[in-house]
Amino acid sequence: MYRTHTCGELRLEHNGKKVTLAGWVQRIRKFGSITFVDLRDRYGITQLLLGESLNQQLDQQPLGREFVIQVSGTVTERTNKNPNIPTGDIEITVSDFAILNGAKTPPFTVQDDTDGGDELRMKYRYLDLRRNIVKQNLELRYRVNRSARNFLDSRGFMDIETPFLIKSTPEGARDFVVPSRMNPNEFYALPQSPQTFKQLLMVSGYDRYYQIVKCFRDEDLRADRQPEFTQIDCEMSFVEQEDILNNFEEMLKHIFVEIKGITFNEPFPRMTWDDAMEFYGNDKPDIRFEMKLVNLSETVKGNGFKVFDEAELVVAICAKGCAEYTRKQLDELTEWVKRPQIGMNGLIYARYGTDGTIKSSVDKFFDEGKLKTWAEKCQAEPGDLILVLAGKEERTRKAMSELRLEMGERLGLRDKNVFKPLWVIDFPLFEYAEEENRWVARHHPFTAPKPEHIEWMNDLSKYADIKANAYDIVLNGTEVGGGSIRIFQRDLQEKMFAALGMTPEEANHKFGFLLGAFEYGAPPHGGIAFGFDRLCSLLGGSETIRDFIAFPKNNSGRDVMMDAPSTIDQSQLKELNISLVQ
RNA sequence: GGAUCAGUAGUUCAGUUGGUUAGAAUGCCGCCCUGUCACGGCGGAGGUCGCGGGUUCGAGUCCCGUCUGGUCCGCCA
Repeated sequence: MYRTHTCGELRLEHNGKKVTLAGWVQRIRKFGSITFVDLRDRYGITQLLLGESLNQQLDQQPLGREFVIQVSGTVTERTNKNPNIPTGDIEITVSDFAILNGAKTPPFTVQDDTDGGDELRMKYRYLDLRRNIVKQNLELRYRVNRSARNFLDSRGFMDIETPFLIKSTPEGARDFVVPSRMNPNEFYALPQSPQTFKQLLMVSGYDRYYQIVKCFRDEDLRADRQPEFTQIDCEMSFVEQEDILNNFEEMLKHIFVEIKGITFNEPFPRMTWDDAMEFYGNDKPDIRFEMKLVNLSETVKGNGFKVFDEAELVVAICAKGCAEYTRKQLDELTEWVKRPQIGMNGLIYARYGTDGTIKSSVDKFFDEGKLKTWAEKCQAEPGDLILVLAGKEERTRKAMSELRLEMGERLGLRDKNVFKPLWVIDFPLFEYAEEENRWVARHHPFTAPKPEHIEWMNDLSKYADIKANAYDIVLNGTEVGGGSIRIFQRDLQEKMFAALGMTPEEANHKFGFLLGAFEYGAPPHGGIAFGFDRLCSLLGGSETIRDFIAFPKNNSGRDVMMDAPSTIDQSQLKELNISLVQ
């Protein structure tokens, strides 16, 4: 035994006890003939006191930061207590110490307020993980994991593993691909999700399945997107949409109580996709604040203002209490919407002064009476600021959605300690892909249309209107989960594949196993998958999921610690029957 | 594929209009210190200014290219 206790557990009640501890040297404070050492492990920090005789040993065997040492001694009440740490009432009066392993001076300080930048911390991630802050994030992740498992287990869900080496399917995201040595010139794909497997498990009668599982998508990354990420993947048989929403709403409530101590007494609000787009310009509205989008197209057209008259959409938001924004602030907002990522040509504003007068940047075209109708439409009151964007419908709506979020941010309306979940329901089944010149599945090709819309699948002109039994769970403007009721009949599934432009032969080649399974008694079923990393980052109050992953990849999909991906030997390539195009 | 920000001591950063020997803090090393806990005091070492090219009498500073990292758009559910 290297230790009798951890560095986090000794208290005053242990006073006088002989103990042995082992851990890392956090900090050394030397005072001539005595030395204090802070000893750290996963559980905490305990102060060591090395007296006069040991000090001489220190001269022979100097300690440094991050040395691994073992000490024996007596738990002693401190004369000067430190109220800032749990073990602050005691220290270990050391009688013996041994250096188990030395350490080079680390490239950054291993402490909460580290001096290390992101790049360095990622390269030395094993040192970064020693830091409290990072450790707390991983602990949170583990607790969320346990909480979800416990809930699902209590509801009779069964964890079943599904394979990672599967068949590549061109629908959806780009696949990561793995060559097969035993089957030259053929490739596996890593799963984008266990979607088809969990459906097959439903066919097999495992009517409540879950898995906390890695998924892989070879697309460009973001702060909240990694090439490999984790889902809480769930599927149920003999359920309707309502059953799934209720069950998993309860799961989230369970997690919130356990992890954050937050109780949601009311059901989560629900919003149709149509409403989300109209009032928030976005399929994942942040409903921590209102500031809804107001369509002014009909109100403002025909006043000789070209920008409005030629626009597909004129849309406004009302920023409460912002009438006093200075010209400089407004100019800055204008520059903000003109950034290439937003892509607007300009921003129109109207200040509704506290004295009741309205002044706009387009007074030339709109007198005060007309501006008053703007204000009415926007439910603006004296003291508010109306911001207006105009242009092509899709881009303008999107830009206004961004502007709304930006204004919410500036007004401090997006408190990360406030949690506002929202179900977005009734998603469209299809979406038109301009570049491919065809209809694609908005969710995925196994999503069932609403029963009353099934017959529209015979009418191309109705495709845009077909709604699906598909739903997303949105938390504070972030999509943390999504799912659907699935198709479980072969003929409807075939119809769906055909709608997506697949010939029967193609459909059979790609998904024959699923179509086949549907012929042997497939039950009605549906499910949902949660983005586990995102859920953890939201609960932990961070924007980046990397903080909640032990060994994450950077923006370019590289692991900078082990330096992956990398080239492989010619012999490996040969074995795989692969030659490189240089 | 595109936009944008950053790259200077081990680390985090400052560096004026292009001008003498590139600074600070922290870390590191040495000496002093018996109650610290971000200990303190004194002293010291430490630089390919990411890389390549250009403009100039002169470049950390300006220009072009390139690499690396962050954020975003496209992409992705």
